[in-house]
Amino acid sequence: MELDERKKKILKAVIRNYLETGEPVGSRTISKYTDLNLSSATIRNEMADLEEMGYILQPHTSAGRIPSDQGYRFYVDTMMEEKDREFVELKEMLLERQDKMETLLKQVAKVVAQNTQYAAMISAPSMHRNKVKFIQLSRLNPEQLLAVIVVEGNVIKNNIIPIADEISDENLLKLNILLNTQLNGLTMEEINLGIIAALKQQAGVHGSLIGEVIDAVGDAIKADVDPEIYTSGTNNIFRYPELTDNGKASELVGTFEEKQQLGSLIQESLETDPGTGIQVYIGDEAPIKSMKDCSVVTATYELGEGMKGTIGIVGPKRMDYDKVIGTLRTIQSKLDELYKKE
Amino acid sequence: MELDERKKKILKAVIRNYLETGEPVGSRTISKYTDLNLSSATIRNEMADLEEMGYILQPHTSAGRIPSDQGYRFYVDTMMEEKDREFVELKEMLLERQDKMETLLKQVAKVVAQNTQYAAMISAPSMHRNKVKFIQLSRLNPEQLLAVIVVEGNVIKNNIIPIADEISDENLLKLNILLNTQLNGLTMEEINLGIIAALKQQAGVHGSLIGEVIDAVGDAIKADVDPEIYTSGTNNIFRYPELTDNGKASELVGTFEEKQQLGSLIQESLETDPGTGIQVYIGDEAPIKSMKDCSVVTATYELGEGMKGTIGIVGPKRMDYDKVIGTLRTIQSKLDELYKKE
DNA sequence: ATTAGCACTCCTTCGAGTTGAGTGCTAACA
DNA sequence: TGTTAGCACTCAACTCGAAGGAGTGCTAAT
Repeated sequence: MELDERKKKILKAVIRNYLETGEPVGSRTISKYTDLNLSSATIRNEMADLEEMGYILQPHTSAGRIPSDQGYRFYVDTMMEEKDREFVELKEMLLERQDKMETLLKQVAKVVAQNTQYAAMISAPSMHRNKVKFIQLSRLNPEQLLAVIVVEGNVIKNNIIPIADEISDENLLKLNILLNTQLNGLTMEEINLGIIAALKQQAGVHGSLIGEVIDAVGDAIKADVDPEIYTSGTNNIFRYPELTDNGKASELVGTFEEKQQLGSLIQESLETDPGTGIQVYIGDEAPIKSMKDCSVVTATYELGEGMKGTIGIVGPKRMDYDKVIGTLRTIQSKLDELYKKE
Repeated sequence: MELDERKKKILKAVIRNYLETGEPVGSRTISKYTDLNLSSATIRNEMADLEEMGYILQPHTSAGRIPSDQGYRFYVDTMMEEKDREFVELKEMLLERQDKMETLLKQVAKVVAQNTQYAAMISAPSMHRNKVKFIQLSRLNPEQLLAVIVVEGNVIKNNIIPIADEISDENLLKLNILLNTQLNGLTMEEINLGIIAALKQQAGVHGSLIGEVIDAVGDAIKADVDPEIYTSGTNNIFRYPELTDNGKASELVGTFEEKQQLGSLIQESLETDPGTGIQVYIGDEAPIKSMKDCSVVTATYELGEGMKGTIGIVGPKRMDYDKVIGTLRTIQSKLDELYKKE
């Protein structure tokens, strides 16, 4: 059986109504709510069909209907109408340029959480594709060197390197020149691929000491494989009883604190991005089991060449998809503008 | 009326029992639980006295007694017996030296939360008293300088400084020498006190440009006024219904996510540290209103000269104070050892 | 001073009864 | 043939009262 126009209208009405109220929707409500001018009895027949087809279901025999995961999926795929969101605060916040990436991300998460009333998370952009701009080794004291590496996007990495023997000014200078000529302009991804080993060979002479230092620089560059994740509005989940009943809240709060699990979700979202940059996971579709009663909407953002990160919104399945997606689109373009302005 | 020996014993028994079970304690239980060999009727008389004196209270007329805040306070102040805690994991974790302070702190928080089954937080040590060891300005490109500042304890701060006009190699070198000779060995606290202004005067010649740079370096040093706070085991609060009823969980989770509020608690704890390094806040005694049904135990730790931070444990009023304080003492000394080993 | 005994309180649990929203089905209607 | 009115039925949610039981306070005896 196919969904005819009328069934679609009814399904849409059921979902819309349920998103608003969170209560099972009865036939009488639909009969009045829509412009179909049908009696509740007719609606009941149609709803029975919709149930049979798997789009809606009844919590119990004498209750109204609520959307099934399949119903939500259909809604998100074919019936949604993005709401344009304008929020002034964000504009203002982003206009006063944040020098620290961290501060910026935290603020974005906060604004998103406040605007949507759901829980928000944001991952720092991964830097794998970013090029090394500047490397400098300095002597802190006879036993320690300080390595400073600046990467495109003005991200700075530091590493203190303990050294066994003292190093001469001359050698330090040589090493600086070597590192800069060899590594500048390469991406971290490329550097990971064995360039370090090649460099060590090339340095030859002072074997072990130089080797140590080069290794340490390599480590500093490679660090940050799993990017930082910031969250905000975790307590928004308490607005939705279906997420808080029966100890579910505990699991969710735990998931939000253990950034590691969120990382897998963000990874998944980056990998399967179909090009629109926005993805919706309904219930079990998300790879995190504690979110089986949630929907997750993720958006990939880009802060210039290769610096991709993900924003995620976690809420109940009956979240306001239209609004959430609108919000995320707005944020995406705002972050885009931000980079261009630099 | 004074607390005689017998009343103390009974009070202790009531509290101990309540800590274990979380249920109001009746006279019959006490009569069997203690070695006083008194009938329940006698206990009842004593308990009536204790209630009048404010140490215990009844949830309702025909229920047993539970400790009041005053009762807990008395227990903590005079009757507690610290339990020695040995946890192997921590030892192992700390033995493999963490190079990153952040990683270390996160792990400590996690271990504490897992061991106590309460929520844990830890603040990064404040660096106000730490001396500047090394300052370096480098030219990233014609419009940007990079300032790197290393502070005692091997904490590194960076700042990218945009400059209006190019700066000559010569001037950059002069500036480096100036900054190092003037600021090295001073604490950040001292630097805040107007040394920056004096420096600007002294530089004189190139007025505005140099001024800009010096200001930026000063900013970098002054940043981090409110130190980072890490939390773990927030979801442990769900183990205790008295913290989860009536939407209290939402508030608490919010507080734990908004690190800012926790900061005030940590501040308070640092300021009023009586010397033992450990403090207990029962109910309203903590300066955070969402914690009015909680007890908070804080411990000041020291990672060497002047680098003081705070660990906090948040749980229900009926927390196992003995165990918690034992745990914190152990952590304190472990962190202390750690520093000495460096 | 201590204790046994007893009446009393009040939370908790359970089941029965009531209510009301909503359904499915049938029969009538356009 | 699609739509609708009507009606019996279902079931969660709520209310109410009775029973149970833990624990108290008081009194009188030891």
